[in-house]
Amino acid sequence: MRMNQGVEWAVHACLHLAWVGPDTPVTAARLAEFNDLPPAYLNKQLQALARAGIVSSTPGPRGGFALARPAEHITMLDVVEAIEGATPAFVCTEIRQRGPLPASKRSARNPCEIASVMSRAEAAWRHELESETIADVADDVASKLPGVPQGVRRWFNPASTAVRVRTGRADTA
Amino acid sequence: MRMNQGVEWAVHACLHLAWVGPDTPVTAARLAEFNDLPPAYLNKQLQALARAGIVSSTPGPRGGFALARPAEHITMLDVVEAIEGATPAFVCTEIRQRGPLPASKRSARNPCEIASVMSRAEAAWRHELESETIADVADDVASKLPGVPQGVRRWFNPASTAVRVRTGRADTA
DNA sequence: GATTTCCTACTCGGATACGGTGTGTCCGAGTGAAACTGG
DNA sequence: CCAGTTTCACTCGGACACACCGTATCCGAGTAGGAAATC
Repeated sequence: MRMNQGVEWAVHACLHLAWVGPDTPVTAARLAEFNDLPPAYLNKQLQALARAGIVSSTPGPRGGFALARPAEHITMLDVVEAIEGATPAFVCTEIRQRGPLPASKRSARNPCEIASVMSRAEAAWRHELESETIADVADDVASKLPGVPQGVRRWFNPASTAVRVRTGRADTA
Repeated sequence: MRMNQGVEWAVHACLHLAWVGPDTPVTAARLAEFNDLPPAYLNKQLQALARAGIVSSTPGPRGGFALARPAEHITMLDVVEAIEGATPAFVCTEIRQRGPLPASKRSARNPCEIASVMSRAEAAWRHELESETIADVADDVASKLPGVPQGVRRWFNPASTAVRVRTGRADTA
């Protein structure tokens, strides 16, 4: 019942990509460097995000990853399911239908009560994750630590920093 | 992010023990037979329940397991945590404090927003499991399939069935 | 016949193997940009 | 100077090992009950 390490990395990566913006792809290696993570393994997680349609990947030089849609439309649940898979944590194997006193076919039409409880609990969990988007998290961070978004943007895009920031064109927006 | 198989078995076992009653211990082998499960492995799960104080174990002949307290005071969360452990699924490794642009010490005083969201989701999950007791589940089953509790009781305690039921003393209560 | 002792069978409990999944790494296919060449 | 071509470095993508935890099993410690021996 432990969540994959990759989920944490993936969410952080999404946050960074949200701040960098959709127009400048960021390589997996650079994302990994920012958090001191194994590059190849983070790349694996990013591939999962790409398969899920959360990020878009562009190969070749000047390639990398970028958010495939606005951060407001990416929920935490989307990211978690992209990495973990959508299979529920509790799987009912219907052991009540086995053994010397099995539940009758008619009884088995009703869902197993235990599975129902577990399903309700997971639904509550999913609901909570679904109600929070990457944009929400990004805003929360920005409100508490206003310097972070610009700092991240600058680090990931030094060229644009040199140009845009000195000309005061975009970053202050 | 998959829950242990043993959780399902443990909950079923608790249900059976609740129906059998606290006075007649049931062996792990017999509980396993009822659902066609590997006896030794179910025994392991029951040991975990015993360590958590959910069931009481008595060794020796005529020994076995029984609920240590009324089913109304055993929540689903108790059983899940007894098997799975109480460590949360998501563990924040604070990668934001690593890398070339680490979060400052002052920033780190605020909890990581990602961890907060995950924590809220797990709290909702736990709350849902905490609000449902073994007695609740047992009642739900009994209301939909009234014959089940007595059937289970009889199968696990044929001696008392021969005596008590024929004399009509306890089982109809 | 009652009591004490011993023994045996039975139960849980923890220590011990095995397999699957998460973790981590590597190299190849594809691509875009830059450099070079010829007009 | 400009257009076309070639080369090349760079990126993702999937295939390949390693390790840890869940799964499954076994045997030993402890106990209660009964049988046997004794008074």
